[in-house]
Amino acid sequence: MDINDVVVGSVSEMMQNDHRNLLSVKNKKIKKPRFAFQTKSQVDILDDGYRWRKYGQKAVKNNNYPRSYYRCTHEGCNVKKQVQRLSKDETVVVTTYEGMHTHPIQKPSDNFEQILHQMHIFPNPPCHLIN
DNA sequence: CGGCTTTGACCGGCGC
DNA sequence: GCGCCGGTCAAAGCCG
Repeated sequence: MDINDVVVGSVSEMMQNDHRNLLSVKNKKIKKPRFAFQTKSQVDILDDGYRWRKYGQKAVKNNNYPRSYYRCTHEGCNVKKQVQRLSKDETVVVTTYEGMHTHPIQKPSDNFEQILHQMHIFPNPPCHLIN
């Protein structure tokens, strides 16, 4: 993994597409936990320690690059993520996580968790980012 | 040989 | 009601 820099970017663009996430719990603002961040990396295969299986890829409007849809392959773990590239800056990859992992990381040899701690990103996503 | 990627089809929601 | 659009399915093929 060749991550030069990891930044918490503006996620407003990603958060507009939230309709299916509301789960329509009347008057409640409960949503599926969802968190997006940007990574400056040449490769879009960001291995964060979990095992992902790709289940789809679609083109993004106003963007020349496709978006990839992944699912956690752990049994009973329904965590999804999608990876998208910015058309402006092809070195920036936006990763959006949906749901939380309820199992330990399967893969050894990763320092990504350390990066997450540096960013103050924990399994419990900040609520103000998913509004 | 098994797990995963690929890729077009399919599906449901929404706007016109 | 129809067609577009975004997201998901699944069969086939790839690669270790």
